[in-house]
Amino acid sequence: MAEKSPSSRSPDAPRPTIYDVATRAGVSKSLVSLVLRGSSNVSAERRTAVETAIAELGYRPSQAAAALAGNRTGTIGVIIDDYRNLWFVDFLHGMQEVLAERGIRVAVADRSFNSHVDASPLEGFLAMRVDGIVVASEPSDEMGRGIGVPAVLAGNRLQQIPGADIATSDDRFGGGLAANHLLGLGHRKIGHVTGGGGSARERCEGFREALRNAGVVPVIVGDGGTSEQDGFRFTRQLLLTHPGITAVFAANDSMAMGAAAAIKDAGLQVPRDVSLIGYDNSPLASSNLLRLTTVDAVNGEVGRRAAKALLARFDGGQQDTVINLVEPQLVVRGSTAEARE
Amino acid sequence: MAEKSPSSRSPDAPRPTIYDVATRAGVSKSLVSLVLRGSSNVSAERRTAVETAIAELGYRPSQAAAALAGNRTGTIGVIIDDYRNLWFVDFLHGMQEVLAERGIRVAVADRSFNSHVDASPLEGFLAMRVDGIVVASEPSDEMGRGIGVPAVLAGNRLQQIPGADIATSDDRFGGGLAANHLLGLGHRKIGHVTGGGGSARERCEGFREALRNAGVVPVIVGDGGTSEQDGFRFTRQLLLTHPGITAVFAANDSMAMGAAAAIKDAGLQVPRDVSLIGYDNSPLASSNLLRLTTVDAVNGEVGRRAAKALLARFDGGQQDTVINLVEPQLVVRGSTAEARE
DNA sequence: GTGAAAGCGCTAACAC
DNA sequence: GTGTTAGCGCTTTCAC
Repeated sequence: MAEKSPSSRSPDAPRPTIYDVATRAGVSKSLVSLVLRGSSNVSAERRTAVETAIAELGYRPSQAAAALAGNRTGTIGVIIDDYRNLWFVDFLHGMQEVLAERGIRVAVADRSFNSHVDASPLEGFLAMRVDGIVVASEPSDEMGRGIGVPAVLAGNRLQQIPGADIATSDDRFGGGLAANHLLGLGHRKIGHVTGGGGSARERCEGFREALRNAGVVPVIVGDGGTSEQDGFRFTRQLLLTHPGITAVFAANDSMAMGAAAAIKDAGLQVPRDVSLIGYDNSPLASSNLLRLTTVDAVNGEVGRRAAKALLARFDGGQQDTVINLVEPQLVVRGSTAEARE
Repeated sequence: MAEKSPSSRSPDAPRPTIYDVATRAGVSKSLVSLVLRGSSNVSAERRTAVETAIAELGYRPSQAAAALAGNRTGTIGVIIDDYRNLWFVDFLHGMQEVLAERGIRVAVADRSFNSHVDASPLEGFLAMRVDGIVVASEPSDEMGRGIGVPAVLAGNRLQQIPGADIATSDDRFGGGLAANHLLGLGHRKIGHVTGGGGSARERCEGFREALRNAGVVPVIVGDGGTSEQDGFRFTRQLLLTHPGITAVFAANDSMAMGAAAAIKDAGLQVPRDVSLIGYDNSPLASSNLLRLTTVDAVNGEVGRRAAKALLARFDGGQQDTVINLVEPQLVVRGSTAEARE
């Protein structure tokens, strides 16, 4: 009998099941299940027999069947705002780092994701029976009454979700970091281009407060938008109405890029005439074109904390919700300099 | 008896099943199943009864059970290279547009996704029993022998996957577009900063060919990298070794951003001294800082084609693989100008 | 139109 | 240690 390689299995042959593996290995199906789930109560011999059979058959356990029988999917759902907001990338890696030990999968959905099928990403995940949810976006109204499964809210602490833990970078602290950096360079006439979300508000608050302690009142502009275009528009306005400004803090790196354009268009130079500081430490910030001083939210750590909080709920079910605050870090590059005169 | 709102269901009460819905609506479970799947063979009366019961109970069908019983998940998996390569965003939207009519879900995974649990994103999707796969990245070795389910390869046509259709933007044509634009502006001394992947190679080929037809031979640099840093590094080198160059074509907008930095550092101006053209029409290109002339791959349309190809395989199972080529479009902004002298 | 019944491929008690 | 036995919550013939 010819050895059949897994990939040579004819396309419409039924997939091998745990039954087939058991037969081929000469054991029972529950023994196969045990091997699959890494039980220690299996003799080495039989274990290898099973593993060989699995390999020969090209067997892949059905997640659907496992989820149905086991009453858990081993997957947690992450709801993000927009794929273009890249902060979730580091966040996700942080999560995976700690989820690795438990073999838990992650599924990601943005707001418009599968909107043609599910009422919302949350609905989609709940139908999927995820074991937990991470809301890495502004919470939606439907979350107001809580989520039926363990949940943590990430990247935001202005809003709340009943019963959900929180893991976030301390944006308020980060705003202070930016302020103190500019202050330390001697700046006194300072503008801030802010955005709409909870993070932007926190950053703004922290920034204002730190400046206030030094007796400085910044000029603040913005109408909610957080794009490069918004940064451009408002910085231009800022420069027009307050020509004496020597430093600008943008609520994120994209807006800082827009600010850089406005500064350039005004015939000024960064950092000679105007110091510029962003937030996020995105690839934009490290680009050679901007070499932007910025604040790093350390999102990998935020992801680690979020995952740990979720695992704690899986295990223990502690009652009171905990707030994990991660301390951001200033990253100094070439876009800030001492104030002149 | 008090009306129980769905969300007031106590956290560890068992989820309502199709059984509970049937009982409450006074029908059989198969009738509920029919309503769920939108069958027309149900009287309006009973349909409303079922719908009411569903709403009252806060019932959500279990995808796991449906997948197991129905032998299909109604989900297709999309494998991308890296979340930071944003071309997949428009691509995904295009896919969803056509998948909407069929109520099919999409799941996304990047290369490192769940790497702690699955051997590869492909493995993960196969274990999940997706109904189809879209490979929106360079195919990996494991795909060399084909994928067990309907598949389409997107964004690439240099490599192949046995049995998989192809949907991609015509990168070669796009390269020609860039070349002809520069040629039309009178440029003759032209540099090209290229990258490693299949797309970059195609763009390069199309670019070279169009220039050759005009008797122009470009200076080509690059070593595989495609980041802003790579664009910076190689453009600097280009400018050093070939000071007479009046135009640069970068294989993507990120590299073009790096190129812009190098040009600026060399004391030159875009577009006065050097015209610059990118590829992708990313947010970078439309930024006020770059105002970059670029080539739009029209990825939304590529996504639509990919989804259609997959649906065709679901339905018909045509045998020969088809190649869908979408024609890119030139987007002229402020970074290109007539050659001087 | 509607209901009954037989699984889908697993996991988890439990008995051996 | 290993095998047996029930289901998990659906879809889907097939009768009625």
